[in-house]
Amino acid sequence: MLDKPKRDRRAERHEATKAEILDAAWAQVRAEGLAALSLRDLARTVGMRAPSLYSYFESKHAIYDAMYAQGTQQFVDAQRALYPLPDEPLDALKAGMRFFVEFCAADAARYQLLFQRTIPGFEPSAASYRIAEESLAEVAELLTGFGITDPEMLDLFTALTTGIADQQLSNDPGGDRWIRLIDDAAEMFYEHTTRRAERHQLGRTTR
Amino acid sequence: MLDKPKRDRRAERHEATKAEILDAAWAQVRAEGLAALSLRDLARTVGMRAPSLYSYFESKHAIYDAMYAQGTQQFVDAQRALYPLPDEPLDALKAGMRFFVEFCAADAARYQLLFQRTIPGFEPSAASYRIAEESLAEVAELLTGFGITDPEMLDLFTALTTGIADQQLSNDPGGDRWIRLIDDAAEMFYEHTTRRAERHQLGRTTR
DNA sequence: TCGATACTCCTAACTATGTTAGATAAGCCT
DNA sequence: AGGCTTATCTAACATAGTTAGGAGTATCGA
Repeated sequence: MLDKPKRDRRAERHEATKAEILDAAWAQVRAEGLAALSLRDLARTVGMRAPSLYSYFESKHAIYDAMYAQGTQQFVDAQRALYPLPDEPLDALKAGMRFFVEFCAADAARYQLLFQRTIPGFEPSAASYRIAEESLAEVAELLTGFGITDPEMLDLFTALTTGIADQQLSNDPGGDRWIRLIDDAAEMFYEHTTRRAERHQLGRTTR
Repeated sequence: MLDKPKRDRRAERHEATKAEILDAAWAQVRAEGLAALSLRDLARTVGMRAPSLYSYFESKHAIYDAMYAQGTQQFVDAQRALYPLPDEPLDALKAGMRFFVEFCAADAARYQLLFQRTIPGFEPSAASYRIAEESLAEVAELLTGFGITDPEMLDLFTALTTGIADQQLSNDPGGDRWIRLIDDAAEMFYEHTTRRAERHQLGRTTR
């Protein structure tokens, strides 16, 4: 069996070190808070000095951006793993909300990075951001599949879902005070949208 | 007419300077972002050097804390100005939600300081925090007045309301894409809770 | 195998940050 | 006038992200 060219070897090693740095960054961020990421500390935990990190990432923000990309990828993967969804629209809605809230609650630092734009100068790169947008589009399609086509209802759904996640993380981290409300919230939303759709249907036929 | 004792004069002047510093801090924070508050810049805009600020606030966090206290006070005052509320529970709900969301949307930096705990080491002092808690208790009383007594429904209401505010600020700052949904959201919540209360009532009487 | 090249990591240093220590000058009180 | 308080300053410290430039090591072409 032939060995790979050494160029590739080096490239692989480079990528491996990048991954190691990112793992250490996640650990630090989970322990100390998202904004408390220190390049010197980070470098030390992977056996380097701070300037050496610049061989792998061109700035601290680039590290955040790579973490953002990882986070959205995890989100997309977990989202895909949801399928096939229950046939019953209401059950599918519940599953979707529960997935989102539990994904957020599982890692507060990740939630802050992905969904609260809280790092002073940081904005995700266009490439990273596109993944996130596609993911939201998938949610929209999901709702459309249930006959919920009004874009305002999509906005209301995202508000309700992120609101639950937000309150859960802010006011009961590690607990389930708002997670318990998910089924009820889904029912509330579902009944509302179906009623609303019926009303609009009637309004249209009688006009 | 007698002049005030000079001691008081000095104390007044001290408070006036504190207020001036806080005003400048708000301006800077609104322009550059909450986390971008720089003591040197702040000092310069009030005609001082950075260390002089320490005669007025014992740390940067103390400045944030004073701003937090001001923010919650503004919230409480604005909340009081809502009364008397409409008699119709649904209308009152709408007014309450609209008030909260518009208060948040009016000042993104203030929203971040009060409702998203985003500054690395900052937690509001006990004194400041108590005001905020009392304010939430007032919302709870409001709902109780409408016959919404279930604490879970209060949690659901806060999730829905903060969710709308959060989405509005994150995804359409300066616009009204989620603000437009407030009435609809209030109706959804109101119908849901009243239905739920009826169901529970029935459950109890038939048992 | 040798010299050139590329790569990785280092130390030193720059700028900016929040913060502390200590000095200076102005105003107040006795 | 002399002592006390207050407000403000400069100088300096620790820590942050970042840049410059060098040392050592592996890789590659001849």
